[in-house]
Amino acid sequence: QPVKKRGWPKGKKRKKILPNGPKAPVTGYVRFLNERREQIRTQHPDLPFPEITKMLGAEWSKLQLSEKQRYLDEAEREKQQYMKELREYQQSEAYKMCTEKIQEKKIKKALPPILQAGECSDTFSTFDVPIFTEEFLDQNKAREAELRRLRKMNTEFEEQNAILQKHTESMNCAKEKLEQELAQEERQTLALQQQLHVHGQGWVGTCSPGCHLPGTGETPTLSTLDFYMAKLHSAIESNPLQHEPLVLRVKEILSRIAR
DNA sequence: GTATTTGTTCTTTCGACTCC
DNA sequence: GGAGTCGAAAGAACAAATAC
Repeated sequence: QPVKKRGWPKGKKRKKILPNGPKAPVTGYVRFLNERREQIRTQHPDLPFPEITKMLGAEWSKLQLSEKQRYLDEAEREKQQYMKELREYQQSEAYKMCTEKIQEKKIKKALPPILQAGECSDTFSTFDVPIFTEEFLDQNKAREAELRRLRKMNTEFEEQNAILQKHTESMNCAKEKLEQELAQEERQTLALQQQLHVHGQGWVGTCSPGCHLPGTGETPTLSTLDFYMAKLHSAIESNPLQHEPLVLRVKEILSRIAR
């Protein structure tokens, strides 16, 4: 039959039952340790802490009761003072709230599992946690951590937003510039078209009746003239060297018309 | 990414405390 | 009441968290 394990379960942390209450006094042995440790440390500055404690443990066990009594008496005095402070603390609001909380936990623990399920969230809102209790402080820590996380996220979003705004502004500038260039190009094209039209009319006007375009035999009009000039241009482009005399002749005629 | 702060571990001993 | 664990002390070393 397995032996039932007794005592404090290993790994389990003991919770402080009285948060913000008076600090418990040290024992007579710890008082002795603290006092003698200083002396040992002065004599042997290089001695490690565990070694000193070992020495003092042995020293304490060999100490006469009369010698120990001094430390035990001081510890007892401190204990009495602690008990007095504790009684005062037990009259305070913080202590009352704390004990209420403990009582609530005991009641919840005593309830059957079916009633324990789904507790808290509805009956014990996060805003109902008594102030200065351990739960209250834990909750505050969690909220602060969440706040820090949200602030960090907000900063990152603001940085991203600033970068995107700069990018948008730059894109808008480029768009405006392109629109301006396009408008200028359109104006130039229109001016060239008008100029071409004027020249075309001039050439048609200079042709005497019965005059025909070379190669096609067509009567020169604005549309036949356009077609003829395009054909002439492609012919020259196909072999500029061969048609060089022709180019010179065309230039001469154009300059004559322009005058 | 670096600097700073905070928390944990380690060591020893005995007394206090908690659980069964 | 016995058995087992915590807490107290110091401070270096290390890890983790946080701030900038």
